[in-house]
Parts: sequence; structure tokens; C-alpha cells
Amino acid sequence: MKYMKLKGLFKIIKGKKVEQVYEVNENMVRLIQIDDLRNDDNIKYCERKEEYIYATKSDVIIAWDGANAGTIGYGLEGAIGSTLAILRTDSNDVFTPYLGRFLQSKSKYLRETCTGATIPHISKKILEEIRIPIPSYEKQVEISKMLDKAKELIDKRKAQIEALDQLVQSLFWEMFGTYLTSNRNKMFFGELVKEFRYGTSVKSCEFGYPILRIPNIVNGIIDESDLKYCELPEKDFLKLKLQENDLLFVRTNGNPNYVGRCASVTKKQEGYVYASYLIRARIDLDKMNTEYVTKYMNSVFGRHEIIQKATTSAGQYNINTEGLGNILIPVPPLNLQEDFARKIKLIDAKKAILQRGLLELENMFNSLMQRAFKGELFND
DNA sequence: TTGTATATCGTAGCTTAGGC
DNA sequence: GCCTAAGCTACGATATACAA
Repeated sequence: MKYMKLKGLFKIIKGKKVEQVYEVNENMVRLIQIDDLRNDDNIKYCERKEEYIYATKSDVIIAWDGANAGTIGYGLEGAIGSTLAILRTDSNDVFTPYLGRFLQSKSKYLRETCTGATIPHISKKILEEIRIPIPSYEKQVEISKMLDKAKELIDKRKAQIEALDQLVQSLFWEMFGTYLTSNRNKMFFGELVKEFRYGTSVKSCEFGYPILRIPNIVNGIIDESDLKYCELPEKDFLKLKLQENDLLFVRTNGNPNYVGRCASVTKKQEGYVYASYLIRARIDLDKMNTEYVTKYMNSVFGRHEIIQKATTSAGQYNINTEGLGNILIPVPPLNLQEDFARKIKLIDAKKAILQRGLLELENMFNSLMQRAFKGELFND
């Protein structure tokens, strides 16, 4: 297979400062920033000005500066900001999606070889020295299609996982809708809690007891992907150690969407502790099921109650144990709550299988990509 | 226990040093 | 003098520490 250095094939064009506009009309063009290389979740616009640098669908775009330097996108049209750059070629021998996928496989390398003391910048020299395998145009199309198919499978799997999350929401609404919308059977959360307790103020470090912090409280569950540790005297540990069915609430944050966010503790986190900006609620399991209360607190109704009880000062939002205790919560019969929890358990089991499958698909995709660019999959 | 100050992170974009 | 790479500042968002 033929190889060519990127330098001989592509022109690198750095972006320029672009003024974002918020009132969109037909003369506006898309403004492309780093996030747009990953998704189309938040499309921004700018005026069409001569001095701006514009990407076309046949360009590859690379994030040049910042923590995400090396992120690659392609097939996008619009003005690019100063932290992005365009890779443009006059050659008809290169299929853009092929080059895009190839450079995506080099993202990590580009990120690792960045220069800059405080903010990483792509090293132009290293980027230009990258050798691109150039099979025939037809093979490039074939490789791109194969990788797109594999990526499609990954996206489908992600959509299935998302659909299960939506199923939980629908189930919650279906089973408890009448309780949520009526004023009957409501109790103060404080009446359903045996004990509230604030977390520890000791500094987190790399050893000792696992300590849960704000980033660990995600969508009603404990996310352990960024776990820290702390050292504590035995008597403090005994007071703070978590047990299954405890609830953790975010107590303070500058963003109101974070305040009162809660997650339930599972058997896995028994013996962990939690930071001072979280509050633990040990609920009375004879009156309330953890699964139900977690879903309620994270629902539109629960969030509305929480925001009302939160206070704001110095640009930060807080909720204390008094505020939490005053939250009104609908209390359906315990057997109905437990039935809900059983159904959630089944859905979670299904979700775990899908997540394992997703991981396998992602590993397979990476290996496929490596082999394709080494020329192991297609004879040219 | 709780409110608030401060640290950290990410990034937009400006400034500056050095090569040509 | 111009251009470009790399360093730096500013600032908003978020996370954490600490004093009252």
C-alpha cells in the first residue's frame, strides 16, 4: 500500500475568532466549535463575514488547542473558531471520511504529543509527519463504509440503552401518575427519614476509604468512574460509612440543576464515605422504598420541590437538612413501590447486558480501525 | 451544620518571541 | 515587517475546602 505524509497532501488552515449570534436568519452560517466535532446537540450560528475561515463538507476539522486537542470531525460546513483548524486537499485521490476515520485513530497520539505549558496545542510538525496509508479510492470508500457500519451498531446499542432509561420514566409515570398529580397521601420527606447526616470535610487523596463526591451522583445512581479516597479516624468512619439503601443528596453548587440531585447507595458502596457537600438520608424502609424515592426526587415533580426549598447566596445554591425534610413527597402503598423496584431491577439487568455488549462493540471497532489502516482487511 | 470563598478545569482569543 | 507557534490571560462553569 502507498503511504504519504500529511504534509504533502494537505494544507492546514487555522481558524479565526468568530462572533456568535443568537438571532438567526437566512444569512447566518453555522459556527463550528470543539463540541460540534463530537455531536450536533448545540448548533450555533454567526454572520457570514469575509474574514472568517469556512470549512466545507470535504474538509477534515481538527481541534487545535485545549484539553481536547486532537479531536477530529468531518462532513461539517461553517465558520471555524480560532481553536480549530482545517485540513484541506486538492487531491481527488482522498475520500474525506476515510481520512477523518484515519485521523480519529491518531487522536490519542496527537493529544499526547501536544506542546504548550498550560494549554496543549497540536504540534504542526508532528501532525505533518503522520504517514497516511493511501489505498485506491474505491478501497477508501469500502473501508469508510465498513467503519461507518460498525459505528452504526455502536450508536444503535447506545439508543437501546437510552430507550431503557425512558422505559423507567414511563413505568414510574404509569404506576404513580395518579399519586403525583393529586394532593392525597403526601408526607414530608423528614417524616420518612430516620437520620440526615452531613459528610466529611477531610481532603480527598489517593488512598484510604473510598469517598463519594458530586461527580459520583449521576442520574439517580452512584457512578464510580472517578473515585477518590480519604483517611479518617475510626470513630468518624463509623458515623459516616454508607449502607445499602442510603440516599445521597448534592447540598451545594453554583448550578441550581445540581442542587438536591440524589442517588441511592447499593451493596457495592457499603463502607464508602461521602464528602461535606453531600447529605446522607437514611430512610425508613418500613415506610418508603429507596428505588421509588430516588426516581421521585429526580423526576420533574421532585426537582420542582427541591428547587423551591433551595436557597441562594453569593451566586451559589444550597439546600440544608431542614429544606430536604420539608419536601412533600407522595406516598403510594409500599407494596406498589416494591413492585416498581422489582421491575426496575429487571430493567437494570437488561441494561447491564447491553452495556457489556457496547463495551465489546467499542473494542471491536478500535481493533477493526487499526487493522483497516494497516491494510490487513482489504487487498489493494 | 451550613454558607461562602476559593480552587480547578476548559477554552476563547490575545500577546509575544522567533524565524524567514 | 510579516507570519506563525506557543505562551498567557480572562472568564464561566463546576468542584471542593474551610470558617463561622
